[in-house]
Amino acid sequence: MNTPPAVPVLAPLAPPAPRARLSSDDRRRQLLSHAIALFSKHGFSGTRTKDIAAACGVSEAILFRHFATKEDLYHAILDTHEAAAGNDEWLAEMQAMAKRRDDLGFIRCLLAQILKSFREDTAFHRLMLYAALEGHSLPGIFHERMGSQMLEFLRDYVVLRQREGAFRKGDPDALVMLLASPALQYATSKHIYGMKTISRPEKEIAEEFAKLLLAALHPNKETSKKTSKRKA
Amino acid sequence: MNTPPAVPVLAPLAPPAPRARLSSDDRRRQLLSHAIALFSKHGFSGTRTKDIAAACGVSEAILFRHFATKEDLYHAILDTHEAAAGNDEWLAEMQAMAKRRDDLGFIRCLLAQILKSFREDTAFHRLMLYAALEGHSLPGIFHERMGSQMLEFLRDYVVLRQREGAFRKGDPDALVMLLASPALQYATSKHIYGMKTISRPEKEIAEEFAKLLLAALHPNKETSKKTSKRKA
DNA sequence: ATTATCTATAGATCTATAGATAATGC
DNA sequence: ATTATCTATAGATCTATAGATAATGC
Repeated sequence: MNTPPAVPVLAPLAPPAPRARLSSDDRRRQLLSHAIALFSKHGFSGTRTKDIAAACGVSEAILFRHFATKEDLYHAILDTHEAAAGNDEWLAEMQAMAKRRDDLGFIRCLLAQILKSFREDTAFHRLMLYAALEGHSLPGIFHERMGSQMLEFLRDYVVLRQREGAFRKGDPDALVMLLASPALQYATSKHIYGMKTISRPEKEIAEEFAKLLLAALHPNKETSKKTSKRKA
Repeated sequence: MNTPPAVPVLAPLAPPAPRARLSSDDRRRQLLSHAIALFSKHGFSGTRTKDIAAACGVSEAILFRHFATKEDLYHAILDTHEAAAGNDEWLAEMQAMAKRRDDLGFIRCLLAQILKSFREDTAFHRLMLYAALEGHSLPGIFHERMGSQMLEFLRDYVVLRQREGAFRKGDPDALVMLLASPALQYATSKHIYGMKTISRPEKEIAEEFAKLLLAALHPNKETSKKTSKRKA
């Protein structure tokens, strides 16, 4: 039996990565990144600053050097996080579908984007849900920033297609919610709550939803006998 | 401007009430009741045992006399809380609709129940969402207890109506999710996240959804020209 | 006599800061 | 020289308990 040095003076073998001095910006980014991961898992009050620092391999003092308070860190996440990853691309695709009046393609594209977003950016959506429940302002701003843009776009298309007689009459906001809700519900159950939902692959589910939604929106010949008393 | 007592408290909610020695059972009930309110507002880790005790006007020691740990209190909420308020009544109504093959009535009844549940038992649903996010077992058990019963019932009706040719073919689980999701999404946005959603009254929204969903489910004459290759 | 309740406090944990230290850039 | 980092710790807060006190039931 030998005696291993309890305190290595200059450890040639560094098991717990001894030094990794990052630039201020890089460290800040790293802190934000791990903070997002932890806040999304445990919520604001369920996350300890100690754990965030530990995830980055630094002391808490470092964290508080970059963010004066835990709240500041939380708000910084909002300002930083761009959930709009590949959003422009998607919006362009949607606009192309709209221009061709390809309703099925339009719906498919919408559903695919929702599912993709929850699948690939689960942490972000968990963060939003926590923030909404905890009453923080993130989801409000999120919806103003990128959500309302998308909602407005959807609404405009629905109104357009209603005017053209291709979509059933009714509150456009209700139609928009109908379009988005099955995918949102499915994605939330599966990716956020980790429920064992429908076992079939996402693509098939989306396709089912798309066909059903199209049927819901297309004016049915028989049920349109009574012109509703809606005001112009 | 808060205090929505989802479960009626026995004590007349008197903050500066000097003495109010309750029986063990009554105090326990009161603690559970206020705990539900607070956990539903702030989540498990966002709620302090001190605040629960204070809401009941007693010291923390009393709380820990009734529940050994904070976790125990949280689990006790699960065992206690019956979200099935007026659930049997509703199920009976649904079965009556089913017997008459009143699809529109069936859907209306479903949507009304979902909206009512979120409107009247907001705290419970917030609790479920928090628990799901925080990874506690409550929502799992909840779904096993009353959720799956309802889901099974819905699924059975969908399958039945598909066999009768009244509902479009396709994955029954997808149809069930389609039926429930707009109301769930709407109710969650409005009652849980407090968003300013569609401004019109709930009843009108529900009616819009019902009509649209019925259209989605009824097999369309024109689009059913190609018999799908689904196995029997 | 029983028991619901309180006061007081232990022990752990959590956010945040002060002051020292060591790696980097010039 | 600058600054990213650490150690150590203050001060607050939070869960939980011990022991004393007072209201109730018999």
